[in-house]
Amino acid sequence: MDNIPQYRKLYEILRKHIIKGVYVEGDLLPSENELCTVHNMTRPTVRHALETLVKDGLITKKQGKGSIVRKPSQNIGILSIAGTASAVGVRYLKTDILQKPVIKTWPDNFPFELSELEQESGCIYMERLRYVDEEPVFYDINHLPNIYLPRITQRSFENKSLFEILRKHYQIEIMGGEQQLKALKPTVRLRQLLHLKPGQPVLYIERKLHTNKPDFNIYSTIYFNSDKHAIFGTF
Amino acid sequence: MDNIPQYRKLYEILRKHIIKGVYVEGDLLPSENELCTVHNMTRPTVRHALETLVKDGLITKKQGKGSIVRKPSQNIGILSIAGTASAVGVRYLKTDILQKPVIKTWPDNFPFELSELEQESGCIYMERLRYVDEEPVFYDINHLPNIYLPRITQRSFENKSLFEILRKHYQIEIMGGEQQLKALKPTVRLRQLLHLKPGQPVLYIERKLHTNKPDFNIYSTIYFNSDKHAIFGTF
DNA sequence: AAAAACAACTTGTATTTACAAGTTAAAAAA
DNA sequence: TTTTTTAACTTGTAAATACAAGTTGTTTTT
Repeated sequence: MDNIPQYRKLYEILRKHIIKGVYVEGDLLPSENELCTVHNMTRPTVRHALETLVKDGLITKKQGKGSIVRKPSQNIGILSIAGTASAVGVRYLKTDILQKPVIKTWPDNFPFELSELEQESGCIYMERLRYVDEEPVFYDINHLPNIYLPRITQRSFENKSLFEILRKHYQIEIMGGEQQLKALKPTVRLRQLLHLKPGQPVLYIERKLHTNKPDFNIYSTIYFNSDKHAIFGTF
Repeated sequence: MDNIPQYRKLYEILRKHIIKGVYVEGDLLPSENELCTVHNMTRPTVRHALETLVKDGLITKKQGKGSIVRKPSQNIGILSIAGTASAVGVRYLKTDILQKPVIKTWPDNFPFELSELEQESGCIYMERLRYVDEEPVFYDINHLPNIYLPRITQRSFENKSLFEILRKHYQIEIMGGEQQLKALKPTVRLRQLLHLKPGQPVLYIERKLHTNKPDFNIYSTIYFNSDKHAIFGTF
């Protein structure tokens, strides 16, 4: 029917249930065999879905016991694959678009290597400022190759997740990525944007996100105010 | 024979080969079917091993192509599971023990919840300063529960990986973990220890590492000089 | 010579089956 | 009543098999 593998469907279902609170911290998910019968799949398939949830840090597994739902992170889990907005959980997250998507040439000294296709397609550039509980927390600069994305510069991004727009309108899924983290002394502009206190440093993240489309990677530079929040990750 | 699962053995073999340079960046690993015949396992087992290598960021896979060995990170991959020393790769890494392992009570305001067994066992405390290319880069504070570890306070840790000692002498394996990251303004002591330039912030990492022994977690607080290096991670 | 088709690889997904090992609660024995 | 044993769960590891789908180089056709 669909093109989406079965294990991925089950993953999406369970993920939604956990985030929406159908299960709460400490709850056991239905056993693997139950999930098999309910969703009409075999155990390896179910286990594949559960492994993905473990990788996301949404559950832990214990032999003999079951799959235990973890407490939603108090922090901001942008180390996980899901991307920024969806990983924050229930906390209120507002987004300001500082620079609407525009088509540019790739900057000189771009910190990542680009494929030929990416290089010759030019890039789409945008800047966002994201708030948690009305306080600015993320400032991010995004570069994406100008392929597969008709009319994206006309779209409204206000308070919408970039990743959700890519998925819904362009069938682009994030499959993984790599990143570097540093602590930096902020520039004057960053201090203003993120409402940084005097002397407060900024957490700098440089990410490359791989997608299901070959030669389509998302490059993000993130400046993070770690005064009240932290970056969280499991491994 | 052993207690170690087959997929883990293959993982260790391939991991060693990649780190030692048997394969270099861009090389293809033997195909899954080849690995099957060579190591006398079935494909699901081989694939399990390869998945673990992907999770570590040592290889990427491409359908129709094969398993591609990634370039050893120029940075310091302590986001990966392998622990600090083994993830740095070939770069020279020296370790100073600032505080030899001693038995203490758990500190008040310990940032993690402890199980009863951990709580009542007391903790082993140690501090290290680690150098890359003769420059101090990590300062880390470690707390481990005082179980399974006979005579550990008598051991020499100079230039040895804590994780290797735990594995070789106590059969303790790191199975995963969680962590938080922040950018902090360093204290005077940190500035001295890490040779921080004026105004240079420090990357702060708080980690809980799960092991194969129940109720045995390693708690580390790391201060990282991100002036010349960065923390690297895949997901 | 260039383009299209094909064959021989590769990894991705999925089923079925089996047993090992850890957990828990009920049943049996002391 | 307390302790021990057992049975019925749970997840972990592993084999054998099948087909789908992406990649690559060769062969065939145009």
